Amino acid sequence: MARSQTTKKLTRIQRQRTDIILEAALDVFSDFGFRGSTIDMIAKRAKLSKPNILYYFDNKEAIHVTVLAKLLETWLAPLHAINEDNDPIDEICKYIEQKLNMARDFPRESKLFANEILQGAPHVLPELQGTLKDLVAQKVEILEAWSKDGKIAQVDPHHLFFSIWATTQHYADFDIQVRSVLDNNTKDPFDTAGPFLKTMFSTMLTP
Amino acid sequence: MARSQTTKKLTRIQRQRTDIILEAALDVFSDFGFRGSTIDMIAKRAKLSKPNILYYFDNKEAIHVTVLAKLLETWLAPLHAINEDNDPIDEICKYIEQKLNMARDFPRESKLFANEILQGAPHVLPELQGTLKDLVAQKVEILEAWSKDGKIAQVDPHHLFFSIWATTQHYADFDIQVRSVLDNNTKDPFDTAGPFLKTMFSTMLTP
DNA sequence: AAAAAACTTGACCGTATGGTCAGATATGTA
DNA sequence: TACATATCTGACCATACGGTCAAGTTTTTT
Repeated sequence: MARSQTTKKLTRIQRQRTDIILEAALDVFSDFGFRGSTIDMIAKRAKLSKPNILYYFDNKEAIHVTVLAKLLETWLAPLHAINEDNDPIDEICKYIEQKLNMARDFPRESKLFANEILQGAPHVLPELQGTLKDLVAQKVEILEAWSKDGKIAQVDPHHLFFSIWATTQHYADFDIQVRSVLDNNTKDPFDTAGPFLKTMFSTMLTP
Repeated sequence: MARSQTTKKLTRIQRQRTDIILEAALDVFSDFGFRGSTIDMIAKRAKLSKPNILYYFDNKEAIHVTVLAKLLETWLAPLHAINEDNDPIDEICKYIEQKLNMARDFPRESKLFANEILQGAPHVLPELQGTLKDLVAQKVEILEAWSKDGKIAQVDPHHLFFSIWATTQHYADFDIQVRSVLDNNTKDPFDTAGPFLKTMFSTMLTP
């Protein structure tokens, strides 16, 4: 009696298996997308039988939704951390660094998220229009305050966020393209991307 | 006798139908990805029967490959256009504008390409490592020459290209996220993105 | 006009996949 | 220990999908 659990109390095994399944699912979904992934693939990776997977999750979509929900939390954490009271340029640079580190350390999450958005965000649209929009609005206010106080140059705060997201996530999502274009003997792109991006955004934002 | 055509001469009908099929395929593939698309979907959109589609293309993958090949040409055109002899900042701004226009006017192409890269570029990896890499190398030389002559600031040319690609394509690929975050009553994001991006890159590149 | 070639399709096949189920096994509990 | 509950699985089902084929229709060629 685990499937479509309504009670809150989880057994030890439930917690273990659920974690294993979600980890395997993240692997598979980020590699093949939702439609390209099969429950059997997830089962194999999780070293569980297919019916066993379906004992813990109602269906394939339920797994996907759960993976996405978990991912979104992680994904928004750096944005939350932007603090009005610190030095503006430092805060933005810190944010860029954190986003870039996430692209490096959690490429599966980045790719899965990109995939979801590309398909029109069928599972997370409400989150985008709610949580994300509100959070961004809040941080946009901070940027506008900094702008008004002359602490940073006047730039469109929304587009600033879009650019930071785009440039940092690019190194995870388009990794294969980045590495194809670069010489094989050049350094890890992530190492040189950090200074480049920080320079770019600092230069633009310095009043 | 159209399937896996080896001769060059195409009949009127072959050209017509092939175009219709590729157009429908672009629609479908860009919406659902390769695995998420079915030949029936393409057939329906093209208003042809499934066997008829397979009369013109050997299989589903052949359609996909053809769509991608066509797309790549269009995709690289603006990069080709960068000219060493014009004003550097103007050239970069022109390139940004062209890439942004493509994101606006050919979002299906942008999304399909993004999808392909996300999945590890299974069908265009040789193109990336050949055509694209060579073309970029050539344009990188131009940037380095400009840099050396003091016409633009010293920045890593590869990362500059990555950033331009990332920021411009973002407005096509992540369109749903961009629009979710913005207020509904704000202007079309594409209109404000152009000036923002040109400012950002000009500021960084001005010596 | 007639033959040849190109084009089109309904019906069909094999496989992959999401999901079910009855029953077996392990785990916890009195 | 015995009972209950949770966990697990082989076998199975229905559907969707990629692809084939024989037979039909249309277009082009002679």
